[in-house]
Amino acid sequence: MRSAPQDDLTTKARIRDTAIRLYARDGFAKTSLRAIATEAGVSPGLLIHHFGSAAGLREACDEQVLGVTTERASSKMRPGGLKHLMAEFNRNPEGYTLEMDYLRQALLEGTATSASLFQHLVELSESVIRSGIEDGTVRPFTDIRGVAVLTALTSVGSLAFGPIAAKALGVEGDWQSVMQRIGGPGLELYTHGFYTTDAFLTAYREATSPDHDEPQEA
Amino acid sequence: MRSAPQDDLTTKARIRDTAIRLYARDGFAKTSLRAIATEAGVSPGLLIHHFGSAAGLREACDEQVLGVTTERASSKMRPGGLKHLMAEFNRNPEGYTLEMDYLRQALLEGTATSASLFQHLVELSESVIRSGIEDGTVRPFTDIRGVAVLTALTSVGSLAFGPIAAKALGVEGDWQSVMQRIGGPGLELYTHGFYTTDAFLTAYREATSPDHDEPQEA
DNA sequence: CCTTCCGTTGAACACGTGTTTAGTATCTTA
DNA sequence: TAAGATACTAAACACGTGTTCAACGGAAGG
Repeated sequence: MRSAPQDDLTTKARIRDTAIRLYARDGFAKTSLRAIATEAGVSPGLLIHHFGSAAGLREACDEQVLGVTTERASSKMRPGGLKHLMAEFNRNPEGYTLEMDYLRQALLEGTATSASLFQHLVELSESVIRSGIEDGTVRPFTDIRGVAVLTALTSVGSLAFGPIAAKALGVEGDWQSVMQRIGGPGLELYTHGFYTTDAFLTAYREATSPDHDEPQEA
Repeated sequence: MRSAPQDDLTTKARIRDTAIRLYARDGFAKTSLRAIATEAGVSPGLLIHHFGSAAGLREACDEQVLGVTTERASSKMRPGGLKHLMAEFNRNPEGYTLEMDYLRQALLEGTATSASLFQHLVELSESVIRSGIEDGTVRPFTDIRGVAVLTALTSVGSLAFGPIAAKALGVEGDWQSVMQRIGGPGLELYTHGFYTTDAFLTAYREATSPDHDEPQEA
């Protein structure tokens, strides 16, 4: 047996990396083994020999991308929470495009991987909200889980449909520019709200619990 | 030539409707002509005979779904704006699931259709925001287009990833239940905001325009 | 040196896809 | 009623896919 770390420059790793690149660029359904093999400069049979099957290759790519992403995220998260991560992302967005595009395609595909990914994002949002409520920077929402899911939906929506939104904004096709353009309005919305009145909210609350009148604040 | 309206009960229309159903349920890539033909009880060649090709069938389905959806939306929108539409949707969500699921798949597929769909949604959001600002119910945002794109992203995100979000919420798999669960938190967020302080917003504004200090309010 | 393993290739196979073609029944119309 | 168009089917075709298999080369090890 050879030592594991120096294995990462072999042909097998090169195949995996080209597969990740093509998957991230064109999606999983539209990327064939032959396309990957041609791009990597090897024969189609070699992919099967190294990864067993197309599903095995896909699994290896998932593991790689999720591995480096969660490792990066957790290492960057430890000191200063989410802000350091976002700051680092804003500093060099290009360093994360490959993994982000891959996750985007996985999300759009809608398999079990994307479900667990979303689940993790919701848990992360919920913990951020709870700690924010504790130190008083976040409003004490009645349905914390619901808010967490809503923010997670906004996040994955921006990731998944960033390229489409870019056209609507007139910026370049990258979703990074969309994120930067959306940041300001999002913060404004999250600070001051959208409506100027609470008429809609009270109307909604009255409509949803019509039988017994309950006080507005818990 | 026969009159157009009575054509809608022929085998051709039945094929189109089953295609829409299967496309909405399983997505476009995973739905073959043979599956549609079997489900409709006809031979595969008949689909080609009626629609010319698989792309032609897809086109007919797009036209049908977009047609009835925009017609419904505009007819329901005329009297009372968005609220009547949402109220009607809340009254019977099942009546819209087929078209919504179809649009969801089209969105996830990421073709030109979904781009124009998103574009329309952004325009709609922007007009709603502008009229809201005019009558004073919506905050006068500095970047209206950005807020419109953000809300549109939240909408399509909820539509596209509703089934996944349902699992995270523990409700049934339908995205309608997610919508109903998200409505309350969303309204709360849009009324009172997310943060209790404007510290993050001011910090962001100072960080994005570092060279010259500008007043906080325009 | 010989053998044995491992990475690698090229050709082939089985399968599912969209599409074509020939042929048959059914319906319309003069 | 006769003729012609139309609806429809069954079988086949061409193509792209994932996968298998026999073979070849070179490196490792006894």
